[in-house]
Amino acid sequence: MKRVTIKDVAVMAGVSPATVSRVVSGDGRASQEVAGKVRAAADQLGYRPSVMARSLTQSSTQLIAFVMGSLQNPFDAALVEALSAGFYRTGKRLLIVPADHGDNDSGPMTALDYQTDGVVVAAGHISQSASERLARLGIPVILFGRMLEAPGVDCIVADNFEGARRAGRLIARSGAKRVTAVRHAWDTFSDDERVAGLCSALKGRARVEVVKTPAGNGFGEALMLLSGPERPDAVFCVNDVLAIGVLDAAAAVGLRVPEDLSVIGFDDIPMASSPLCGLTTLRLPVDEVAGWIIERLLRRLEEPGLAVERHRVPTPLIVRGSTRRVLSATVSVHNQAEGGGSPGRAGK
Amino acid sequence: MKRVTIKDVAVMAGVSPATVSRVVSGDGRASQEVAGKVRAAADQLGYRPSVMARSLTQSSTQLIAFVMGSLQNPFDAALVEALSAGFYRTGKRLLIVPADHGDNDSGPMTALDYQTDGVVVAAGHISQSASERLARLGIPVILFGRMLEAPGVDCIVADNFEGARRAGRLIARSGAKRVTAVRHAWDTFSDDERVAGLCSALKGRARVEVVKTPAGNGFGEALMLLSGPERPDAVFCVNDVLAIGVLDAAAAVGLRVPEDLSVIGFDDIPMASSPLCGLTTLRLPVDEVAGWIIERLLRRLEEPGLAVERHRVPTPLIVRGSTRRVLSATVSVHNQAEGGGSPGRAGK
DNA sequence: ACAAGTCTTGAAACCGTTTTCTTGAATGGC
DNA sequence: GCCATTCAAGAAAACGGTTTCAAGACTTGT
Repeated sequence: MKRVTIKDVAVMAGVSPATVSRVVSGDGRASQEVAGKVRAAADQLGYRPSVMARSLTQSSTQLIAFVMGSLQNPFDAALVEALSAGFYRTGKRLLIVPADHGDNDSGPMTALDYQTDGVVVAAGHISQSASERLARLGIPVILFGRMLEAPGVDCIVADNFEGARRAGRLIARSGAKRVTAVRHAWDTFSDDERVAGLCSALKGRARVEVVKTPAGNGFGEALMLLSGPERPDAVFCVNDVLAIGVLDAAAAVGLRVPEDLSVIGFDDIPMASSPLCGLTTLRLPVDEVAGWIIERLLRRLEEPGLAVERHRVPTPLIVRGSTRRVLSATVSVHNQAEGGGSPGRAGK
Repeated sequence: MKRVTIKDVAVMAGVSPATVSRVVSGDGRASQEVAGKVRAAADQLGYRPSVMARSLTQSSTQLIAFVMGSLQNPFDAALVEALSAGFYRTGKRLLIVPADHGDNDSGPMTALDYQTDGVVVAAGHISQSASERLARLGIPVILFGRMLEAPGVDCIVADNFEGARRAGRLIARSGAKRVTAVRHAWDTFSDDERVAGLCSALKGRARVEVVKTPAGNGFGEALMLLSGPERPDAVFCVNDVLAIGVLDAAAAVGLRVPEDLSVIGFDDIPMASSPLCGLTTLRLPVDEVAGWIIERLLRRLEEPGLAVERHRVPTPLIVRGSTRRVLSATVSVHNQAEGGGSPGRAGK
């Protein structure tokens, strides 16, 4: 079945294609009478303008490329959802581009193929040169999760260092002496900052060791870690998924949380606040992140010359049952629902 | 900065645009010498063909629209990831379309605006008429999670009824007498089938009550449910997220699982297998689902006239610690009818 | 009533690419 | 050596819109 084109509508309404275009796009002016006829014809034929064809003469495709890694982490999934919904409201659509695992920039370059209005890149899935090239071509690039010093490239990153430092101070006050930081096995901008923040707070107060885990929730590594002879009495994880893995492992080896072991995560995914976890964590507000990205991208589309902005999102410390109570007026306590904070069941 | 077009390359290489097109698309034949010059020019200029322009003359945009609801449920997030990665491998990109909450079909119709090669719709986010219209226009439509009797529309749905029936039989064997089924507050094809399957297995063996929960993990509702005077001794949830909510609530009110309460979910998300949850559930294999969708869509693009296929994905019962041990023979995955007769498929 | 201005509309050019049609050159058979 | 083939490459039309330009119809001021 043939596609309904502007010409079909024009013929039916007895006007020229140009007029149909004017009526449909709502831009140019047309007489009431003609507009009515055109709209009637368009409706009856079920006409829908082709974004593809339109994008040839106009600059905009209303497409935003989103370059992403895995969606295993609920935070990333929530970000996709928030971005997609937010952009949808402004008539834009999200084009999902899985980051290529090679370090080539074939992922981000999809933006060129599709003449995307903008590009949002999660984590570090773009090279400096690629982001600069896109920006130079007038395609706004917004990076999330990594600071990059590139002209025309806006960045938004969690306040990793400060957040982790607050976590470190809480751990220090809880009296822990052997602290482990769990991070990903691969290089990550955020992990670096978070571990650095933790160490900064713990310097001279506790011994901190760093372990790396491959993809997954790190349960196996956590098990090894907690069953060793020199097990830590506090664990800081670079995200909640890993922290829940540690919680799991603790339950599996019969450690009580927080009496024997304190656990702190990062992100505050929904699961973290469930009573079963009661995970103390640093909240990275996904709606705020998505909102900033959307707003920033739209602004830059209006004013291409805008000075770059590099935004740090504050990450409040959310104290729950996975860390020991400490006397301090500075930390807010959330979710007092859980009694001891330790899980009521130990596995199967 | 101006976009690099085929014309620029043509001028630089000293050939006509037509020749560049032939060389770049690799399709038509060109002499070694000319091809070399063209490729060199294209490389130097950083030329990338415009998919938009190409899609005007060719039919394909290499775009697949994915209409989805929320990504709160890890299963859906995993599906997006698997689809996006799978399609990417075949050179296609996923266009994310959040389903509109009104019952209008503005979401699916994005496929028309962008001349999408195909549409994948999660859950029920499309009307019968809209899917038929797309199919009639030659745009393959694949539905996941809902059976729809529409010409040209392929469907893939979990074997909800049989899966839930196996769960019901397990519950019956465990000796539970007061069973609660937890489902979503809104109408869902899958929920209907799952609850029906459960009831079918429990008929005459236990009293089953159905409760509905709004969006979220249903923790609040579960709390109410479990603290009442007539609390159930087994709960079946239409997905793992809700089941984990019940586990949480059980821990909060001090019920032991599975001694005091059996809990069964659906999907087998990663969290379900964590020792902390140890959730008995029905596995809906996301990779298999994504694989089927991708394969089916690609096949239909090659052979538009293909007869529709409506696929049921088997959902093996995964027994973990949230249900009491029963004799293993009774939970065989491939079991035939055993007592109770098998009613026809329950539709909506 | 006439000049000047405004409004509506159609014709045609254009966006970047593919594809058909043509042309011209090279090849091959005899 | 000549005619029939093959083949490479350019010209031009097409795809489905938008936009500029020009023309005609209508209003308005004097």
